[in-house]
Amino acid sequence: MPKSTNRTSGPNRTGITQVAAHAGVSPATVSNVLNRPELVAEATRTKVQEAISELDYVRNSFGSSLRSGRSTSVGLLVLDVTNPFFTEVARGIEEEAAESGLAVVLLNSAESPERQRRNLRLLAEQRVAGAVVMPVDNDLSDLLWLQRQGVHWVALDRGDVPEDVGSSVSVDNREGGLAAGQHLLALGHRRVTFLGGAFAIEQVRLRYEGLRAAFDEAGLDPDEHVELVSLSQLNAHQGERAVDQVLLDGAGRRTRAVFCANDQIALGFMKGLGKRGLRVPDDVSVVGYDDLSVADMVHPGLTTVAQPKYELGRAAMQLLSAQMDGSEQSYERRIFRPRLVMRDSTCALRD
Amino acid sequence: MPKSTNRTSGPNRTGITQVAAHAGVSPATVSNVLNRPELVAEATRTKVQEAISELDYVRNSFGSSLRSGRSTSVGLLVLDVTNPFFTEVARGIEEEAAESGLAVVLLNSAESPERQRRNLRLLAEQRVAGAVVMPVDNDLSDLLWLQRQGVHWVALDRGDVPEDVGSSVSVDNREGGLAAGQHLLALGHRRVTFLGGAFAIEQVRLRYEGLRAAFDEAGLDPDEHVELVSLSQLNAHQGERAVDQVLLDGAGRRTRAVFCANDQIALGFMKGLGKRGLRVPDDVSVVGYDDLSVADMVHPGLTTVAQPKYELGRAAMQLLSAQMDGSEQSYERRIFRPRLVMRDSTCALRD
DNA sequence: CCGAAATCTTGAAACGTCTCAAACCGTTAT
DNA sequence: ATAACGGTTTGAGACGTTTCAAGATTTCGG
Repeated sequence: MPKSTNRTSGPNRTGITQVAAHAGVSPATVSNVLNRPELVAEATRTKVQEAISELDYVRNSFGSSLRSGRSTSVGLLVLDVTNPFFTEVARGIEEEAAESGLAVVLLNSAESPERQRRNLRLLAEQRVAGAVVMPVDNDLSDLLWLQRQGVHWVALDRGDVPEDVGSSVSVDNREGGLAAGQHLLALGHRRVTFLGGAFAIEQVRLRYEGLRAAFDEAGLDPDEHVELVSLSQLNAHQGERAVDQVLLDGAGRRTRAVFCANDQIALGFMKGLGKRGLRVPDDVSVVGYDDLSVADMVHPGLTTVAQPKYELGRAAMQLLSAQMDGSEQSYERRIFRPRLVMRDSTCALRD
Repeated sequence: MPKSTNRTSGPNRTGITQVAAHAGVSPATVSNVLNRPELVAEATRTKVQEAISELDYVRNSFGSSLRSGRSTSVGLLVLDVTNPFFTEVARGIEEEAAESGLAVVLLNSAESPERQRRNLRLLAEQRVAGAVVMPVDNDLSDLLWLQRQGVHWVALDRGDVPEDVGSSVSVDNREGGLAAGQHLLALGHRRVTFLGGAFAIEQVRLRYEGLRAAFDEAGLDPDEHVELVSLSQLNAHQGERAVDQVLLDGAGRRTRAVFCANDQIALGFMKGLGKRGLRVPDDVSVVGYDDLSVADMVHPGLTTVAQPKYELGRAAMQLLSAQMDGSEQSYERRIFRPRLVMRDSTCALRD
């Protein structure tokens, strides 16, 4: 026995028809007032609008979308809702979407290909107008399927989507690594350890390559001056655990500069150093990656490579909108430049 | 001239009807296979299922929801997509929703009542089955409007929703403050500063009250032993700026213990101490609130009051489901208990 | 004051699915 | 042989909106 407040199930919930009756016009006119008010005479328009607010009418998007074929929501498929990097991106997307009156359907693939697949299917069922997705891997077949279903998409944080297949928005990870390397070189460091070599992740590999490139450009052989320490997972805990392994390089020399694959590792590493009584940056310089908001909350402030996260989200949504509006498909690959943010976790090498 | 890949606009996109034709049955049967397979004879069922996969059919949720009156998505209205507290909650909600095959529509009210209002309206238009909302203020009228529109909701992080009006899920902030206070008292501290008195925010006021209650219970007059420092905003920057103001209490004595309204303030405060060469916990003990993941990444590890964020999200979604399924409206108020996590930012008072 | 043009309104047909009562069919009980 | 029955299938509306051709009304030049 449903309570009377639940109007969903009521037999004649107020719809366009009720409004029309109340205003003494036809349903078509009400629809026009809602969608193309300029077609309706001033007098009728206000009459209808009054009826709308009197009856507290709310458009039913199901009927609307079904008939018009236009959806009013877009999907956002992230790898990990919890990751601060993504949330900042999400803010950009949400904001841009809100401006177009679009609702964002949030789905989490939790790094799992099956979940990604299931979620993309859900988006297809929901007939979203488009989707911003951070793919779990290089396999684009699911995305192509989505495309065949008539759903536009933009890949986020993956620079390797062929430009004739789809749009993508990303940040140049190699350049980020380069910037970090150059910074440390400028401070006089000649040996740097890269902490976080999980090269299954494209982004991380590129950061490492950028670091090496910096040494190359400076006329120093990377194989000799860049040490690599691998981590099973890219989190703070692993970063902390690695301290002893990192502190002496292959030749038994004391490590004075570390470039971490992300900020979380860097924080963990700094914590480990702190526990051992070592000081940052005096004993060891540390550079992170991402510029999470906490990078600026800790002491010492973490020098790190910032990604324009918010902009990334906005851009993705803009590309998506363009694709949704335009009758002509035109894909675009937008690559942002990272930016080194200097704080207090790095200093000139002196002994 | 739309490209042929866009099947949305095609005149006869594959629907239930095409599948039916292909399988040599009626549309009604296909619908049954999809929704009540047990009604359909084995042979027919497989025949239909083959047709479905051959044609790569995907259900159109607009048609489905329009006819059945059932929606397959729920709304999630947060105060700030960026806040790590909310993202953890979001994960709980997303996960619970995914298990029921529901999609989560994410909206951000960015602490603005107007945006909350606009977003609730959007949810009503989308005819979501229900919504989890973190209200921006005490004004429930928008939520009541939503209810009248037939959308169920659960309030999150607000314990003050009357139980005959709607369900709510929250954490007992007073108890959290109490726990923090008891912890500091047990360590021998007799004077504590509460940093972050923005009492417009209910949650913060309760934490402060809890702290005072701890002193009261210990037979110490709160007015005399608890100092209050107000902040214009509850972020790290304000926390750092407040250091000098906090360091000496009203009577010119050195402050030895600080309880911060949230972890971000605590981190900023610790940073400020670090810059002045003061050590945590030796010079000042610091307690935070929230147990953000970074609390365990910094050095020293931050002692803080943890909220069961993930559980909070799950519980909210469960209550919502119950409300959506049950024909009988029954509201519930679920209050979780916070938990003090002891790390290394607090220690016994010694001089 | 006429007719045509411009402006406004509307009837009726979709959109894709679900639902329900009715139809169908092969069995079994009478 | 007939009736009744359980198990399957289906025809024919809805659901609430948009759309578009066509109808109704007003405006305006001549």
